[in-house]
Amino acid sequence: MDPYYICGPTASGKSALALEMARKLNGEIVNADAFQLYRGLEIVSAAPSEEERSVVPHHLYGVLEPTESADAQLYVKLAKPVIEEIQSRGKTPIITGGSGLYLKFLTHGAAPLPTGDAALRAEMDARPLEELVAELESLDPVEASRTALQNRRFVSRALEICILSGQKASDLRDQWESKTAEISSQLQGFVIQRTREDLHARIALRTRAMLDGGALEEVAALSKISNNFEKAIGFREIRSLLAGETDRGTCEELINAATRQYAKRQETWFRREKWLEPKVVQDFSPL
RNA sequence: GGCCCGAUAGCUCAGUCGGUAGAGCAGUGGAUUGAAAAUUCACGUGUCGGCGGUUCAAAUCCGUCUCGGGCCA
Repeated sequence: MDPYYICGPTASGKSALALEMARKLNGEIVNADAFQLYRGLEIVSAAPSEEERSVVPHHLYGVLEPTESADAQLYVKLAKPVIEEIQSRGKTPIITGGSGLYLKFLTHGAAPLPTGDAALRAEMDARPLEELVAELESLDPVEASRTALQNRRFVSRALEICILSGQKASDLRDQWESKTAEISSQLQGFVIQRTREDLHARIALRTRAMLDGGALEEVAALSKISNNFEKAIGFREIRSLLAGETDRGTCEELINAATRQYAKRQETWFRREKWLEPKVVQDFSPL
């Protein structure tokens, strides 16, 4: 059976819908969330509960050690065999998650680009942005002209591709662009849509439940063994709560705000994936 | 009861010598092919607490009232 995709912003109810679809389509669930891949971050990343996992087989949850680092390429490498294995048993893979880039790689494939290099990145991070921009402009003016030059990440990545491959990033990326045209029409899936009011209410409920449900202990334990989760929403705020730098109320509101902003970015991303069928939900229901 | 300080965007606040107001945060929209829960761009009209007064002109000066906070009784 062809895979079925369930996307949507954080706290929109993807897990619940995935379970429903799994039952309907005789399926098994495959994670497409960057942080739910990690072991030990279950509470902060709002991974599916034990009960949910016992109903239907769930794959790719908690499969990475906290010290490992993931990227879109690695995700595809992990997901492809799992999906094929599910299909080989005559079941439908239900791919569920909110990491737009990871999903994009899975559905549309990767451009033939070199993998990121930690040492090179560290070196570039130490240089002024203007210098990186100037170097990119001289190595690959075409790529420079279509890159947001204020965005350090994007500039470094484009430069990294040129340096590592010895070719122009623009040429390599164009190769992928040309292959992507027909793929979308063969994909199927939902993107969950809720009103902002509804979504914000659900986010607030979830944050509260997270803080009451062991998130502090989780962050305390994790911060001893890895500094991989600085960018995880909730992690940094809770760590500063544990350090006594903020109070519980402020921590909760900071997590809510960061989560709302993330949800908005996800909506922007999925809006562009025209192949996703909108699934309008409005229930204010608890998680 | 008396005196002092405050009241400006959803929130925290700035606003020089009077020339009808602007930052941060929040919010909204966008970008986004190996860091993506990341990174990044754009968007600022609001009875300047109310009512009077002075002035060509008041958020700004004067009077008064209301609501906070503080000090003295």
